[in-house]
Amino acid sequence: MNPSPRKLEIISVASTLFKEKGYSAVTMRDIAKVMGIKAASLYNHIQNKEEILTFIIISLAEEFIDGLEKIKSGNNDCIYKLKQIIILHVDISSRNTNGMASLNNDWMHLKDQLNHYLALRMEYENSFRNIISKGILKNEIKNINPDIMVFSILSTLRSLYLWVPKKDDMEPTLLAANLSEVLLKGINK
Amino acid sequence: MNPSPRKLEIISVASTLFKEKGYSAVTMRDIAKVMGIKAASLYNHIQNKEEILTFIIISLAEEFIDGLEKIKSGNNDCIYKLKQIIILHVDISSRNTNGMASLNNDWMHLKDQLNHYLALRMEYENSFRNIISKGILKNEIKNINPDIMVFSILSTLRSLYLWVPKKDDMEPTLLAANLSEVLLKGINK
DNA sequence: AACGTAAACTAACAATCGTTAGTTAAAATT
DNA sequence: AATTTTAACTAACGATTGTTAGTTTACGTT
Repeated sequence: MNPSPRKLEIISVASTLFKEKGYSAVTMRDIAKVMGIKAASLYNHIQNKEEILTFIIISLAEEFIDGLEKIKSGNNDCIYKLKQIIILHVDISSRNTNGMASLNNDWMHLKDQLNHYLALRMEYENSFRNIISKGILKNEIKNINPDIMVFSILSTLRSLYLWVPKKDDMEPTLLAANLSEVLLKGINK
Repeated sequence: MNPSPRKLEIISVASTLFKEKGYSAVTMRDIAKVMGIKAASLYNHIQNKEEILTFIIISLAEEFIDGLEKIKSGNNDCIYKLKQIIILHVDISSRNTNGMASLNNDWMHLKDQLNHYLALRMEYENSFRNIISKGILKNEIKNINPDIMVFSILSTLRSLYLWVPKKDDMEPTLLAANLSEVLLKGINK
């Protein structure tokens, strides 16, 4: 069954607070206060605190997996695929600046779904690395340790949630274009 | 007065736990258990939980400020300064993989020293941006929005603490050299 | 008008939190 | 040898935590 509008409202409020203070520092009473209700009333809509975190993280992780799946399946060169990955991150991060904080910093507090999350993350990183490695073989990408390249690019993309809100005047497409230039070709003239 | 060895031991244990679960999720009893003593005994060495966090964060932040100050004062071109910044981050992050987690993720739980920390961070980012901007003027660096370049490079450098422990076989100097190549000149061949 | 449901409420639970007070035993200093 | 200091301990504190039980209120449906 789909989450009710009220449930989504709670999740949205929670993710805002989770971004500000982290999952552990946010109490059910904090969430309730912003909602304008009592903490006990939250339980008419959600099972427990963990369910909120799980929803935020897993739905985002699956959105990334689905996006990468489409990019992989395309018959394009590696540089083009990397540009599409950058667009994917800018897009998801711009629409979920709060939730991305939990995806990055609060995943270790998952319980039931922790292993599922870890599997999705490993799958994502492996696919990313495969694209880089293939690019090296096809002479599109420099022959440097692929792990370093994956780490470097992914670190920047994972931090977008912190940066996008400060630059909400900037078009996502322009941001993605500039990022592609910097990440793929560097800053040195 | 300098921190006693025992106090530094507590701070070291605490920073390990803070990296694993975040500051808020770590209890004084957690720290005590790893130390092999009772929670109340911790207070023979520290004032309170917050003092531990403050020490971890402020001493690291000041180490970065000091390092950047020396780099700025040198009479070198911008690209060289950026390479030195990369070395600075690799060095500090390699020696403090645990503390860097708190510097990145737990700073909002500071109280007395929160404003001090925020001032140091702003100072650091401004200096970083100035180096980039000067590089653009001197035609050493591409004429792209400097904020994007600062964000991109700094995001990667700030994530080093997560990545270095997984690659502890890799020489810091080699890591810094590879990172310089990727961050400054990109991955595209 | 009667009923059922959704969503709020009050009150309280056991568990855990950071921290303090007072005590004890060993080590260092006089 | 006597004394002080250090660093551990037990016990407990008031506050806060996530959560449950039972109740009330309003609203849509019969």
